[in-house]
Amino acid sequence: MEPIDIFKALSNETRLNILQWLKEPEKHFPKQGAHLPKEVSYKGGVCVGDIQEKAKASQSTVSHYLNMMQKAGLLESVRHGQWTYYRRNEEVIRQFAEYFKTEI
Amino acid sequence: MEPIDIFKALSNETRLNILQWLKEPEKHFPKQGAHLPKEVSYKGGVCVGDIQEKAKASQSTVSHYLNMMQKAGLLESVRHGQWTYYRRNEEVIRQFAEYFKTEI
DNA sequence: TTGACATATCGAAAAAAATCGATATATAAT
DNA sequence: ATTATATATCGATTTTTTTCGATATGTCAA
Repeated sequence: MEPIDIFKALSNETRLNILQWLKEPEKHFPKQGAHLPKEVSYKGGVCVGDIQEKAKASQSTVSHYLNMMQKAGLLESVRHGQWTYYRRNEEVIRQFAEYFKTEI
Repeated sequence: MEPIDIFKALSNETRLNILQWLKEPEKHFPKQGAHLPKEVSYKGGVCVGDIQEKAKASQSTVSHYLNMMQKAGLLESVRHGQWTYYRRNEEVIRQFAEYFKTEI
């Protein structure tokens, strides 16, 4: 866990939004999951296209964002067919919150 | 409290270090306070020159850093004669930790 | 195997941040 | 008043980040 990478990842409004949206995917991506059975969809995260639509940035930008957040440890991804589902890595997020509280 | 500004301020190693140093000023700035009575020195924070020396960056850069961190709410400053003492704003830091834990 | 779609990667341009030396401002000491 | 010291601000350059369109890769369906 590299705190600096996490701070960097979250010092952008869109990326911060994405992380918050993924906290309650059913709420923020209601029409998602046309493609796959439900048990995969939400547990497995939200696909790039749905996130892109909500983020209102280009496909490449959003893909880049998600990759950056994953490298920072905030997200993890599962590939299912042609879709990549991103979801929060709650363990890292919890760790970081703890780090901030105790070390910062 | 603007979370994004706080994330930005801390997405730099030197600035993150400064915030941590100021958590235990006596430990990290042992020879400080040649100029002023002790009751002012530590309670009031650490002066820019001492921080600069430890940060190993130019005077203008460090001044800029401190200003940025203050605008983000992480630090507060007290002027005493020709010196400006910076110290942590524990209230904002605590608030931010709480924000992260509950909202992120 | 071809065509359609989802996502990732590449390369470049634009925007923002980092960083410094020089200078200004404020205070203190002589 | 002059000089010295601490910090802030300015202006410019370099570096990093943002952001996109174009293209590549991988997968599915016909």
